[in-house]
Amino acid sequence: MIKFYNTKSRKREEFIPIDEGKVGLYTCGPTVYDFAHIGNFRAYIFEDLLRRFLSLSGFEVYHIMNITDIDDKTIRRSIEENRSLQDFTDEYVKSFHEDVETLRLLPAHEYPRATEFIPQMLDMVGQLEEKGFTYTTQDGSVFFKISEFDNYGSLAKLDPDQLRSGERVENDEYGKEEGRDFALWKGHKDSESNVSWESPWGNGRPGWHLECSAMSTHYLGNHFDIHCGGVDNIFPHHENEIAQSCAATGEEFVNYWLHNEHLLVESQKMSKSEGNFYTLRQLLEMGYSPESLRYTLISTHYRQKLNFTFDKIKSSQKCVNKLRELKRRALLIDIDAEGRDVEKLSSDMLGKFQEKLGDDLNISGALGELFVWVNDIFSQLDNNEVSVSGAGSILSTLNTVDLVLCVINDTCNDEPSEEIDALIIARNDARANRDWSKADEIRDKLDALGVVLEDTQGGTIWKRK
RNA sequence: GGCGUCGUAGCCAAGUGGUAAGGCACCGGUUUGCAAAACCGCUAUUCACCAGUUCGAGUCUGGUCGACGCCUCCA
Repeated sequence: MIKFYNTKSRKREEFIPIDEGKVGLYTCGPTVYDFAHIGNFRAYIFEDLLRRFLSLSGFEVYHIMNITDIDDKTIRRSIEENRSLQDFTDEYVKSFHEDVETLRLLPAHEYPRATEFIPQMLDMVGQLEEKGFTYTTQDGSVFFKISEFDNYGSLAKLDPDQLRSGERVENDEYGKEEGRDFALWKGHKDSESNVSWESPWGNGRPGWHLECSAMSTHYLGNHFDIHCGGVDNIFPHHENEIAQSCAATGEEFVNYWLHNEHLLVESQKMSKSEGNFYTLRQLLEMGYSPESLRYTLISTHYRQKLNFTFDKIKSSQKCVNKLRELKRRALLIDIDAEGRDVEKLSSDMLGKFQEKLGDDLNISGALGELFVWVNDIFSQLDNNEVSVSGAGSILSTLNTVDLVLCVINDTCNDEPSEEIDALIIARNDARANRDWSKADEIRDKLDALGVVLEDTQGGTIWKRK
C-alpha cells in the first residue's frame, strides 16, 4: 500500500489513482527571472523522488511542470535589461533545463509556458464570468470574487473572514472590491511597457494563479491525481487554483496535494541579504559534485525542514562514494565462492526499501534499510563469500536502488582529467622506485585538488573528497 | 489574533504502545610503504521539561519551555 500525506486532509491517505496504473502529476515549476537556487531544487528533487518512486512501483506517470514566464519579476527585470520578455525569459528557461540535467531530474513530459496559454486562460476567465464568479474593475482587470465560492480556504485551513489584511496586501492597486479577492486578469499598466495581450476585457496580462489551472486541466483533465509545490504555495496560490478550477468546471480538481518544506542554509532562512543564497551553479563552482548535492537534497524527508550545510554535502559525498565503492567491488568478483544467499538478502532489502518509500516517501527509513544491506554485503565481500552470481545480484540491486536515488551510476561521474591521470601515473612510478616521499608529495597535491586516492589490487583509483 | 510544524547521541536522522534503525564524525584493532577504502570492536539506561493514562510511553492525554512557518503572488 502506498500512502501520501495529503495537505487537503492533513493526513496520510492511501494513494489510489483515478485511472488504475496511471498517475497525472502536476508540479509548480520555476519563475524564470533568475537562475534557480538550491531551495527551488529541493522542491524539484522531492518531485523527482515522487515520480521515480511511482514509476518504480509500476505506475505510468504523466508529468507536467509549468514555467512562469510572466509575472511582476520577469516583467520588471526584462524592462531593466531593456530586453523583450521572451528574449529575457528564454535565457533562464535554458539554464533551468541545464540545471535539471545536472541534478539528473527526470524531465517532465511537458513544460508549458504561461505566455503560450493565454487563450486557454482567457477561456477560463470567460467561464468564470458566465457563472458569476468574477467582476471587472475600471482599469480592465478581472477579479475572482471569493465570497461566491463556498469552500474557499479549505486547503490552507484558513477562514476567509479571519484573514488579516496584512502589510503585504497592496490593497487598491487594481481597485478590487475586497483585499482577499485575487486577479484573474490584470489590466495593462504603463509601467509594464508593451507586455500585453488583447482580451474581451481590454488589454492586459494574466494573473499568476490562472496559468496553473489552465495548463493543468489542459494536459491532465479537469480532475487529476497529484499536484505538488512548496509549502509557501498552499496559500494563496493553490487555494486560488482550487477556487478557479472548481468554480469553472464544476468538478473536483486535485485528489492529492503534496507540499515540501523549505530549506534553511546553515540554520538561517536563505536570503540575498544574508548572503547565504546559493544557486546550483555557484555550488558546483565551489567544487561540490552534482551527486553530492542531489543526495543532500533527496535524503531528508520532504516535509521536514532541510538545514543545508556544507558538512551535510560532504557527508553526502561519502555516502555516495560508499555506494559506488560497493558497485566497484562487486564488479571485481570473478571467482566462485560459497557464501550466504545474497539474492535473498537483496530482494528482502529492496522490499523494505520500497515499503518505506511507500509510506509517504520515508527516505530516511529507506536509506537505513539500504545501508544495513550495504554493510552486510561489504562484510561478505571482505570474507570472500560472494560468488559471481551473488555479485550479479548485488549489481542489479544497486541498479534498482539507483532508479530512485540516481547517484551511483555513470552519467554524473567525475569527468576524466588528464592532469589527475598524469599525476597518478607519476606517483605510481615513484612508488615503483620506492621513492615514498615523492609519492606522498604527489598525493598531497591531488588532495589539495579535492581528490582522494585508493591503491587497490586492480590499480589506483580516485574519488572526490 | 487565526492556522500549522518541530524538539531523539558531537552533527543528520528512522521510529504512530513492547523495551532506541541507519548515515557522517570520533576512538581502538585488522589491512597498507604510509595512506585511502573496507572489515572487526567501541560510542544514547535514554528520546526538551513536568504531570497523567497504561502491566508497559520516544510513541497516547494535559501543561510548560524552546525553535520555526503561513495568514495575498516566495520552492
